[in-house]
Amino acid sequence: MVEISSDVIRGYNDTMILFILQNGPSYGYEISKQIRQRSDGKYVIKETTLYSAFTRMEKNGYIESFTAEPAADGSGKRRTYYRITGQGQQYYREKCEEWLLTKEVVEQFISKAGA
Amino acid sequence: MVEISSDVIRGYNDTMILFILQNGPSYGYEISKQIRQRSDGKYVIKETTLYSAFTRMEKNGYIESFTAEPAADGSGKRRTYYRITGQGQQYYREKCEEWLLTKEVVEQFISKAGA
DNA sequence: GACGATACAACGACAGGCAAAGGAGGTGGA
DNA sequence: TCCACCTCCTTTGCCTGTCGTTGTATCGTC
Repeated sequence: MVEISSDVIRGYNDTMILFILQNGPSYGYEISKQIRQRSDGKYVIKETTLYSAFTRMEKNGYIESFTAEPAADGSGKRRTYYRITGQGQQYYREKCEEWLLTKEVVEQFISKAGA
Repeated sequence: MVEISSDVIRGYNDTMILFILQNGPSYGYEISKQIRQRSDGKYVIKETTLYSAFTRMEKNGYIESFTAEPAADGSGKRRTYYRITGQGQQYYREKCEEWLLTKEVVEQFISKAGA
């Protein structure tokens, strides 16, 4: 079973989180589920990684947090939501460009399976 | 100017080095030049990164080193050459598989420029 | 003999990922 | 009612790969 190494993903966790946040504010647990689903179960972000990414990105101004109380009907729990900022959008775009370049470079050194 | 971040490449420097070594033994300076050329100048590996990768990979059994004295005609200098091992081949193959998987995952979170 | 290119190495700092652990509220079933 | 399990978040401290800095030495050539 091939697993995704943390080294590869390193630096792209932030990008994935920002991607999710482009569909509107969300919170830790939900984001983690979305990453799992969107990657077809191939990648499950660790909780500590996720929350330390929040801290880092908020400090860098890429995201903003706000607290949402439980709904009036009592459903749900108190949560910390995150919203992407303009800087976050910018950063995301840069990471996308960077990814394209990186991919190009790395693939010069990869031989396809079966070759 | 988009630059390749060390975070992205992290863990794939080894792979690139092993790729080069598949064409036969080589040494630091030469490998570094080949990486630069093959990536079309887009990626230049840092010397310290390169040599610490050698140490690590030799310890892990992925490469073997040997010293070559200057040629009899006096051309060239004393160098430490590296040769890929069977384990190194195996490791390289695994990294290639891993790369394909990782690429698939990351691209689920990347929006193409211009979109 | 000065200068740039070649060739290697030790050291320490840094950042991101993660294991381990803890804790509290919510939900559903036996 | 009680228990298990899910939701939701946080702290601490370690590990690993990268890289800035610095140092050393040889080679070619002008």
